Amino acid sequence: MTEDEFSHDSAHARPFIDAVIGMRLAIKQFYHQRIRKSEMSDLTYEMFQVMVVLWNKREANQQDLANAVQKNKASLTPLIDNLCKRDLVTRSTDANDRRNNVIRLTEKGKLYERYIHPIQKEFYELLLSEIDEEDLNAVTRILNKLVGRVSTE
Amino acid sequence: MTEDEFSHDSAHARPFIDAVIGMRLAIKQFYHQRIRKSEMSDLTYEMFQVMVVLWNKREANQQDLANAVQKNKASLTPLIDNLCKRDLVTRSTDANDRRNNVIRLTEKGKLYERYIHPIQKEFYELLLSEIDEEDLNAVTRILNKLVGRVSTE
DNA sequence: TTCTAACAATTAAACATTTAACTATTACTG
DNA sequence: CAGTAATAGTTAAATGTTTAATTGTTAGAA
Repeated sequence: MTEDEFSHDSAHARPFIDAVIGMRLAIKQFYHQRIRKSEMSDLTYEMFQVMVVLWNKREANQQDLANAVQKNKASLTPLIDNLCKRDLVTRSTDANDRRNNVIRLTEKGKLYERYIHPIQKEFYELLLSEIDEEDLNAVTRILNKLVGRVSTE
Repeated sequence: MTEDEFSHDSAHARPFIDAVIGMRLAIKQFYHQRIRKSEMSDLTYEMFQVMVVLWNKREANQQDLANAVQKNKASLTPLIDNLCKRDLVTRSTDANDRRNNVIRLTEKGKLYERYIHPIQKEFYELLLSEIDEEDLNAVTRILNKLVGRVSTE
């Protein structure tokens, strides 16, 4: 194997990596644009991710939130600061375990939930306008499989 | 359709989105860990991405670099600042068009290229240890297809 | 019971990202 | 040629991310 072949071979993951990075960016930009044009326009995409978890679970500690949105605990502190500042959530110390904060939706935060469905529906239909559901599920499965493999290294 | 069914339906993209986010995070963490343990340990993953483009193209203007790594022009300014600070690249005004800067590798920057191949090779082999090459290429194609569709909206 | 280990959240420092506005430069139009 | 439009890069302000260290709290072991 010559040096050209070696370097060519080792770059075979590049198209895949670029595709993943591109997909994530496209998702973020899609949602960001829709959020900005909705009644939730004071939310960033990152805050929105946290809110989605809370709309589903109603309340959670910060560690669980961090896990759910796949972010670092330390990143959650300013994110939740900003959500509190916008009166969308409250943060209180968990009486049963004072290492934990409980994050809950405010009434304002609960109202925002109604704006999420049309955006999610639009996104999902956009995906299905391009590929069929079987392929979408297959890609999801394969990605999760790869995550599992890469994460253990 | 009841409200439960409506909200359930509109969240069908969620597993896919989570998988994409997880995959990107896994890629970043994989490379970051390997870079930190290599001779390139003064590089962040983001700087590494820029360097990869330069190792391939030898020199580029900032706009092309930004496009290649799928980042915002404004993000490139501090990134390249930091690469210059580490004496890995130089930045000079393009004599043919003074709106452009030309970014070039230094000798030190060129030396770093030798450390990239083992990492890329390891990552690629990791992927192929979990799925076959056909599936990897199929996922790549589908993601790029979806990016194209989502980006035009 | 005491001590150690583990855990949640925060902090500091460095790095990164986005938007909008700006400046200097170049291209294009009339 | 003059004026307008477009472009590359920078800046400011706000937001976000990571690592390591820290503090306070709880769990577990002896």
